[in-house]
Order: sequence, then C-alpha cells, then structure tokens
Amino acid sequence: MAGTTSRELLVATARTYLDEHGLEGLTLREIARRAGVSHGAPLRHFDSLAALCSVVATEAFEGLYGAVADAMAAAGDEPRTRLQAAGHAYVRFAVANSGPYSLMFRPDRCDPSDADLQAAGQAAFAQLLFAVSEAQGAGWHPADHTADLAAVVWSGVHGVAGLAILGVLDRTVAVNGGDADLTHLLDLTQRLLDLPQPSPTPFGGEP
Amino acid sequence: MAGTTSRELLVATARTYLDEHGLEGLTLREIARRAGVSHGAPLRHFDSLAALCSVVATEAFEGLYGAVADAMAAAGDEPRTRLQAAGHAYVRFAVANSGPYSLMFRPDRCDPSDADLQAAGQAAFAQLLFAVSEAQGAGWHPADHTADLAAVVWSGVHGVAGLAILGVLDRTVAVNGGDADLTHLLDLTQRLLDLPQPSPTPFGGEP
DNA sequence: ACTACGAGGTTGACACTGTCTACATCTTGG
DNA sequence: CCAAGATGTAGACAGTGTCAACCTCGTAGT
Repeated sequence: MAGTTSRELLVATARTYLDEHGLEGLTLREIARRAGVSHGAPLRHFDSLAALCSVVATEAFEGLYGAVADAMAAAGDEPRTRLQAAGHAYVRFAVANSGPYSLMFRPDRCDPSDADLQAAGQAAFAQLLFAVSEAQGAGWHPADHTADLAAVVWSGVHGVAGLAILGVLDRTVAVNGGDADLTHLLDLTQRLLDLPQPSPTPFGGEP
Repeated sequence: MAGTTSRELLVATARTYLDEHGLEGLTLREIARRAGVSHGAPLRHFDSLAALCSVVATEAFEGLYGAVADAMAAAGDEPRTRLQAAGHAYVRFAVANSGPYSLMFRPDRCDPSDADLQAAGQAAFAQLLFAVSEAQGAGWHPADHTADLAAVVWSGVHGVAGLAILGVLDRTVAVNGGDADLTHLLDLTQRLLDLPQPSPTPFGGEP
C-alpha cells in the first residue's frame, strides 16, 4: 500500500492477525515480528499494546458504523425496514470481523478511556438511536423511552453476535433441533419485535 | 470451612478473587499466593490454569442453573410468568457474579473441551429449552422451532447481561436519556416479547 | 555547510506469567 | 517397617509488556 506510515502498518498487521487467528496470541512482540521490526519498535508509536488495540477497535467501530449506514441506505425509506436492515448488518459485520468486534468489547485488551474509542462507540450508538426513533416515528411501539428501546435492540443483536462468534449457537442450539442459522434467528427475533420480514438477502460476505 | 480439600480451597480462592477483582489478574501464581502455597502447587491438582478456570466456570453454570430453577419455582405455575422470572434470574445472577459469569463465555481462559463444563452448559440450555417449550404450550408464540426461540431468548438475556457487566448501559444508554435500569430494560424486553409484566421484585442481591 | 535535535529503530534488561522437572516430605496400605 | 503414592517446594525455561540506553537518520536553523 502506498503512503503507509509504519504506524499504520502496525495497525494493519494487528488487524490481519486478528482476522487470521482471533484475539488469542495477539501480542506486541508478535505484531512486531510480523511487521518485520524489533520488539520495541511498536512502543515508539503506541503507549502500550492496549493503545494499539484501541486504535484497531476504533477503526472497527467505524467499519461497523459504515456497514450499518450502507445497509440502512440500501433498505430504502420505510423506517422499520431500515431498522431491520441495521440489525442484520450489525450481526453480519460482527461475525465477518469477529476478531476486531471482540476487541471492541474487551476493556481488558483495549484502553476504555481512549477518547477516540469512546467517540466511535458513542457514534455507533447514536446511529442506532436514530434508527429506533425513526421507527418509533413510523408507529413502531410507543414513542417514548427511545434510549431504552435502543438498548434492548442493541442487547439483542449483541447477544446473537456474541453467541454466534463463540460458536455456541452451532454447538448448543443446533444439537437441540434448531437450525442455528443466523439469518433465520435474526428474522425470528425481528418477528418477535414486530419488525417487517426482510427481503431474502443471503448471508455472508463483508461490505 | 470444614472438610475442605486443598483442591477445593484453590477453587474457592479463585472464585473469591474473581468476585473482588474480576478476570483481570487472575493468575495461577496469584491464586497460589492467596492460598498460601508455592507457585507450583496448583498444578498438582489441575492440569493448567485453564483447567482450574473450567472448574470455576462449571460451578458457575451450576449456580446459574440453581438460581433460575429457584426463580421459576417461586414464580408459580403460569409458564409465561415462569419464563419471565427465568430471564430476570439469569441477568440477576450474571450481574451479581460477573467474574464467574464472564469466565463461562471465555474459551480462551477456560478449556472449552472440558466435559464437565460442556455438560453444565448443556444442562443450563436444556433448562431454558424446557421453559420456552412450556410457555409455547401455554400459547406463547407458535409451538414449533423451540430451540430457535430459546436461542433468541438466550441471546436477549445474554446481551443485556454482557452490556450491563461492561458498564456500557450506564455509560452509553443513560447518557442518552434512558434510565439504564436493568429491571426496567428487562421488563421492556419482555413486553416486546409478549411476556407478562413481573410482580415488582427489587433488583440486586444474589440468591 | 555545519550543527543540534527529534522521530524512529534496536538492544538488553526487568518483573511477571504458565508450565516443566527434580527434589523433598508426608500419608497410607501392605 | 517400609515402599509407594500424593502433595508441596524450588528452580529453571520460554514467553510476555514495558522501560531505559543507545544508535541513526533526515531535517530545520544558523
């Protein structure tokens, strides 16, 4: 890649490692090794491993935001359909980027006080808040308690994503007669939440 | 405590540490230090730190199972009320035992192939499965796809618990006008899922 | 043109970790 | 009484994050 500072190279190396191996073994020295520099070099650009991870997590939040925004834009004008599309995009992003997504919710690996990270997280929640309030405006549930309603929706998609990434849906649900298919589970969730059924969009592949 | 083998003492020490400090810094050597033994002693009882953590996680699954069972028993006979109580008990347990609860879903800290741990997890899911099927029998949603419905319910409570433990509900939701009160959020979830509203049971305190 | 400086990289230390091995001790069954 | 197993100890090893000392440039200022 052109114009890549070595700082950006380190972040990219970490992200690549996450994509290939997940959180486990993501180590300052391993990143340095893969970037072809000495073990101390990354500390010239980041205060700590957690600071580097925070940058990766921040970029992941931004990627999530973009993926959700794209999905909502593609879903058209009907607010409930847009909210439904946002939920699908959220889970799709989380599963397709499980390494960075996990990092986003691991304050022991990131620095939770990182200002950029906090801002990116707030922006993502604000996006959800807007989608929910839009849907409320179109008659989806009572119009008050928007933040709480958003929290419930967030919990739902976050829970599905987390269990899916853990592999526990395949391992536990499918064994008991469920199909554990993510699209199917999300559709079921959204039927329960009184959201419209989606047009048939196949799963997988990252935006 | 009487009749406590040193193996049990190590597990109890780990659990106490988790209650006090959470996952961070939970280390074989720290457990040994607190138990007053040399750093190598725990390995006489457990193959690895992950094996010790698996025992703690297994016991946590059993505690969760018991808490949910108690709550369902106390909720009476109406299946939907029982399912509602199960959801509350789940989140209450997770928040009151956030250290062990986190461990339950951290395959990097436990040994996911541990047979006891797997069995305890399966038992907990079977319990939920039963509660959902009971509620379906009482007319709650269509009677098919029980496992998928259970997965959705699980995702919901797991998501709420996870975000609450992270503190992100206080930090992100409350700032945007939500009250982020767990009981309130759960009630909202359950209203959305068409479950009965609970009798007013105050939050907090572990069973 | 020369110099001072700062950004970035290297190397070697330090304390800490999990795990292994060799050794000591204590208990218990034959 | 003694042999064997269970349990605990001490030391080592490789790995980690982080720090400090050193080096090496390119560049800005004079």
